[in-house]
Amino acid sequence: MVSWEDRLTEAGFRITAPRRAVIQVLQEADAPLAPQDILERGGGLHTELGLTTVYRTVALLAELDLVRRVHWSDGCHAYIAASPGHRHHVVCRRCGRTVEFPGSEEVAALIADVERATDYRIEEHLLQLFGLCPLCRDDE
Amino acid sequence: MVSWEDRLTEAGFRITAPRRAVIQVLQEADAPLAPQDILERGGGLHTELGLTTVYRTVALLAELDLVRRVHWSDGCHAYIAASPGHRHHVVCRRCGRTVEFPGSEEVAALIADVERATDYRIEEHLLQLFGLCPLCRDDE
DNA sequence: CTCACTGCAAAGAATTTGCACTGAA
DNA sequence: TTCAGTGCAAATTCTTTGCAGTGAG
Repeated sequence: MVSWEDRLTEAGFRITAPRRAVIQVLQEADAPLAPQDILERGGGLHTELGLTTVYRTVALLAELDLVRRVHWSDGCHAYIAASPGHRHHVVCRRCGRTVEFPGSEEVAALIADVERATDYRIEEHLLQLFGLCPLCRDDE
Repeated sequence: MVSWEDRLTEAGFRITAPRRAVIQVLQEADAPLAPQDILERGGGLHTELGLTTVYRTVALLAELDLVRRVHWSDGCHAYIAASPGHRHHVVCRRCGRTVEFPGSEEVAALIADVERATDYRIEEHLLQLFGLCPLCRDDE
C-alpha cells in the first residue's frame, strides 16, 4: 500500500506542510468534507493554511484518484478519501457519515443492460446512496 | 397523463408566461440544461424572462418532481425533464444528449446488498451513467 | 381586487486567477 | 539554486434575496 505522499512524489509533486495537513484531514475524515471544512480542520495542524491551497490540493488529489468528489444530496461538493479501486459511497443524510462499498456484480450487469438498451457506450458512472446510518437510525 | 401546467394548478400555483417558457424549454430538451441555458432558450419564447425566475421555476418543478436536478460530470448542476416514476439518466459526455432508464432489478438488489453489508437504511440514490451516445460514437 | 409572481439590482456563496514571496528538492 | 507551491486579494461564477410593480385567478 503506497502512501499518499509517495504517490505525490512519484507523480513529481512536492510534499509540503499544507499538503500534509489536507491529506491528514481527509484521511481521518469519515464523511465528505467541503473545502471550507478542510480548511477549518487543517488550520489546527498547520496555521498558515489557505483556502486557495485547499482547493488546489483536493483537485490534485482527485486527479491522482486518492480522493473523490462526491455530490452531496443538496448539490454542494465535498471530498472524501477514496480506497484503491472502484468504490461508491453511502452517505448518512443526518450526520454525513459515509461508508464505501465496492463496485459490484449488480452494477456491472446494470451497465451492460443499459448499454444494450440505449446503444450508449458507458465509460463512467456516478452512484451514491443516501440514507440513515445505524447510529442515527437508533436515535429516531 | 396530467400536464405540467395542470400539476402546477393542482398544487395551487399560477400559470404565467415565464413559467410556460421554462416548461416548454425543459420539455423539448434532450440534455440537461443549466439555468443559464434555460434562460437563453426561453428568451426566444418570452422576451422578459429573467434568470431569477428560471431558478425559482426549476426549484418549483423539482419540488413537484416534474424535473430532476442532475449532477453534471464536472460538478455543475443542470435540470432535465423527468418521466413519471423512478428514473436514471445516461448522459453523453460529448454532446450532453441524455436518455433515461428505469430503476431496475439490479439496482434494487444492489441496495439490498449494501443495506445488509453496512446496516444503513437506504432512502434515496443517485445513479448517473456517463459515456458516448451512438451518434458521437460514430464520429470518432 | 388580491396577492402570487416577476424582473432587476444587490447581496452572498463558491471557486478561480494573478502575483510576488517562500521553501522543498 | 530553482521553480513548484503558497497565501492573499481580487475577479469570476453561481445562486439567493429584497423590493416595488404587474397580471393571473
